[in-house]
Amino acid sequence: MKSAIESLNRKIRESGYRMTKQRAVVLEELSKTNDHPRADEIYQRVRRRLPNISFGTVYRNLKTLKELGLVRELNYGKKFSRFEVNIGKHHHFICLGCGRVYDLDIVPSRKLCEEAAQKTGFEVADCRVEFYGYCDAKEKRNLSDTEIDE
Amino acid sequence: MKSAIESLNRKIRESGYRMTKQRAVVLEELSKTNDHPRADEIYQRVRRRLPNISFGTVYRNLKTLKELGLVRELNYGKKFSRFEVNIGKHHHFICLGCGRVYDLDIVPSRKLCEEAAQKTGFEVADCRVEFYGYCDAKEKRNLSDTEIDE
DNA sequence: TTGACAAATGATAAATAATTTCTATATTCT
DNA sequence: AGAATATAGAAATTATTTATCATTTGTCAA
Repeated sequence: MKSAIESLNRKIRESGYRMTKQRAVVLEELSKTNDHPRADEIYQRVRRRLPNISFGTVYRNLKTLKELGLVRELNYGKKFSRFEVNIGKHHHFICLGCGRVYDLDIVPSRKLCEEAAQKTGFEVADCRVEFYGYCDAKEKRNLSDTEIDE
Repeated sequence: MKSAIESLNRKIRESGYRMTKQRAVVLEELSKTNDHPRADEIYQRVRRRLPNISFGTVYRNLKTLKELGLVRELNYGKKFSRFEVNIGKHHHFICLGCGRVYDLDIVPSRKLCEEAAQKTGFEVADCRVEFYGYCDAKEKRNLSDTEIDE
């Protein structure tokens, strides 16, 4: 696992960036969860370890990590973004009740993309499948989480 | 076609709303296109027929029509909403180059939803499939259209 | 048709709130 | 150590969306 961090460090440095405590912790916190936190949730978590980190730093690092392809930004509704470490193609289940986002390792059929390409005549680069429903989590997240459009 | 408008009128009145020129034109403009305009685009189009209509009225009516289930609001990215008349289940192709949204009459396999329900153990109410790629439209829409996240 | 009341409009101002920017100071890496 | 990059803290931004309110319009009953 050490080599993973090493190669990560190398990648960051090669891009002209530096590996700071703040950047590392943002990435670590995002790596150890699969609950697709918002920027403010990431800020709260990182703050437990780096009490003086500022919101701007979290945003800046999320942006940087996104540029490096290490982090993905997800938008469900237009109020805020959610973030996840980039772990390749997968899809999501979004709870209409509490706003939680879950990973699914379902692989969408190639057929579907081909069908879309045929029908449109356009080049289809990507296909996202999102399932909506209600999860069984007991505690609701805070209100702003529930503001899923439609 | 007259009966369709009649039944629409009835539906609106039964809900305690009134059918105004402004409301009718907003719905008409949205009905005669399938290009998923933003609120400001709808405003521009409606203004060609009702030069004195205000932005607030367009927003108010989009909201009302959404409540009545006649209009759907779509969010790709968090900057603005797009609107379409509610014509039942269908999916979308989103151009990563110009931001245009196209309708697709592809029906996602029931299997996929069942698979998602099985994997999550949750009730899956809806499934949205979005295809991303590049369309062949010559003229680009204005810049704000291109701000598709990711 | 008319009148009355509630709902909708126009014009403008205000809110919303996530994200970005600013700047002096601190940290990283060679 | 030195140059470049990053940070903290706070303020600014951005543009969509909502609220306000006096005036107008739609609906319905008489």
